[in-house]
Amino acid sequence: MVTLEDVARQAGVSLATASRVLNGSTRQVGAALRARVEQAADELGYRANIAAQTLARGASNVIGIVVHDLTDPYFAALADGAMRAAAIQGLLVMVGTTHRDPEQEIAYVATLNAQRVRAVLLVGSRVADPAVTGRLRDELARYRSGGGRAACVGQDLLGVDTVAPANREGAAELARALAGLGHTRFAVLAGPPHLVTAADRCAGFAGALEDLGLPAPHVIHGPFDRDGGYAAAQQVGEETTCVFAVNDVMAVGALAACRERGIRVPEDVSVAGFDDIVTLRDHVPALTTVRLPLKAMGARALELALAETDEVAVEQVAGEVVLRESVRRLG
Amino acid sequence: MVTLEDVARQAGVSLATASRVLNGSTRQVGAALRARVEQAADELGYRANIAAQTLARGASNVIGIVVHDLTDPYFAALADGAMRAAAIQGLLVMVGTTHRDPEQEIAYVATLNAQRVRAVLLVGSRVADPAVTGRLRDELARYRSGGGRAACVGQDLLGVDTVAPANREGAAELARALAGLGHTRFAVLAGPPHLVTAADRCAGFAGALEDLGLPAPHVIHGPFDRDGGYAAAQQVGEETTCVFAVNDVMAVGALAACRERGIRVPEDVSVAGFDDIVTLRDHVPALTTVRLPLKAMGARALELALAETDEVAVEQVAGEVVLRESVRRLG
DNA sequence: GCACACTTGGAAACCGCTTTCCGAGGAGGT
DNA sequence: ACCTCCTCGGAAAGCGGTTTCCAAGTGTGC
Repeated sequence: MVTLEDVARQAGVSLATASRVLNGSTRQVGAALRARVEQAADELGYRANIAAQTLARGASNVIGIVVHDLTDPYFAALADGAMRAAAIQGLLVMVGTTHRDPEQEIAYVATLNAQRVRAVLLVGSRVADPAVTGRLRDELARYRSGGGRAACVGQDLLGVDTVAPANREGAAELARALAGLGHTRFAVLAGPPHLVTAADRCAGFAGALEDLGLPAPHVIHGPFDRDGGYAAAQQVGEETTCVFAVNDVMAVGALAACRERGIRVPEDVSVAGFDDIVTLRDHVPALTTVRLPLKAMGARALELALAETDEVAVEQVAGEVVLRESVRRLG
Repeated sequence: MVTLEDVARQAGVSLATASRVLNGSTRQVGAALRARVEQAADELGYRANIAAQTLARGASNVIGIVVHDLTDPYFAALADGAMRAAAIQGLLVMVGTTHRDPEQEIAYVATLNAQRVRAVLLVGSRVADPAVTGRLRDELARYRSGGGRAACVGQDLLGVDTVAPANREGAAELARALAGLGHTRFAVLAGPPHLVTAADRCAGFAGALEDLGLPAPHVIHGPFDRDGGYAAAQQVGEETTCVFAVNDVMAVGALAACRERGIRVPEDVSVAGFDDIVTLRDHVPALTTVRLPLKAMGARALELALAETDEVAVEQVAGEVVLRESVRRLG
């Protein structure tokens, strides 16, 4: 491995000069020496050792992103948004996937802390377990006390900058829109009770129905993914005219279940999701949902994390109800 | 930031002992001292500085994965496979996205080299430009000469371990299957001519048709993504009975174009893709395609990269034709 | 032509950790 | 009881850079 010292020797200059030429220093180096150093570096194929730089500078140019599952397009979009924003700033990205294990999430924060990454982004729903959340907060506090910056996409439960999708409001808005189409008998494919995102959406939906004086929806719990939606859809009763799956991926599973059982959507039952996943735009029938600007949210989270403010910022992001083929007006 | 020295002082031991206790050393440390060190580390909230460890050890526990686009489920699946395999080995993952810019790919290899990552995975099609490929090879060679390991998912053009999908053969197999259904007038939504994956699939398909004595397909070039498929589909002529899009995402775009123009699939035209993207399994109509075990390929690439052999391994991965609703038997 | 500030190159300390090399103490063999 | 071998703790030399501090060289104002 070629080191800076090799380059300096080859160029006949000191280590300091070589360092100043090759890695942006505030100090100037004369044109002649500069050229010699650059040529030597090029000839030798020098690549700076970032570990050494990080150690010497006391700061790295890496950020960490922790998501639940990269193959879930929801997280892919969020991560992509954040990664593009990072690339613009010349930051490298370390990605960790937890596969929905909160312990993994805590472990990742510790690891990224050890890496002394510049910022950590925690992307995804919090869980309702105060003990787990507390430990995560502790780990984050430790990281931040060492100068680390952090932000979260999800619920404001960690005491860090947060981009918070308006899950309750979005779901409530959706409920009102669906009720406006004449639906009164609802089922909610609610995901796991301990997932705050899922619970908020479910509660927002149910709350709006109550405000409208409509009967409470039939709430069916299950996993937060496609198969969870598929399974939960099996339990939807005959009388239901409209099903709300708390995310698009579950809604797709529900649609598949309907198709297999010969239930037509939207003729026999209306189905709506949440998120407006871009890769689902060609789904048949087109899915009614609540649009969230995922890429922008990811990018915004990175901005917040990197911002030099010391007060904690929490930004609500509104969802927009998008009515498409998968729902119909009743009667 | 609390350092190992702080811990050692607090525990009343030397730096060496503290290091041996906290970071897996081969050497034993007595139970009494070990306990003191662990307690001190815990009290102080010590987190090792990985940059320093990497520098001292001369090896990091990070790997780099370079993909074109994380929001493309093809890459998400490959990356996820590799990341799971990495997690099992206790490796962290740095992900870079090139957005299909080969220069970015080269730049990432340089950066990951600077990071002294343990291995680099290059995921995605090569381009047909020998100059670009040459520069990438050079950069990889430099990295490897410094002890770095590398592997590629795609074509064997880089002189590193490669997991190579059998694009030609898979496409040929698909062509034979479609011809077996009675189709004779084909169009190929071929993607960009310079993308080797796209070109191979197109060539394999056309070659098989020729072998069967069938007329050459109508080849339509365009971008390698959903919108590319959508646009290319507009140029498919009336006489075509079967369209092969060189990847699933393009096929989905083509299906969307058909739907909008009132062309029924498969009644009016059959459509097939390539890859068998899992998240498309609920698409209507279900897509005929060539299945590639993407997650396994990603995991395998990591294994190859990490393997201690010095000979270059190239593994072909066969695709499996899966006939689904989007094609029909003719006549 | 001289004092002065300013620029530029180099020596060396330091970033936080690993690991080699020593030395001391204890166990085991005879 | 003596010698050897082994175990375990500590001092110190790196790992590859950055940056501070000096010193020498350069140009300017009078």
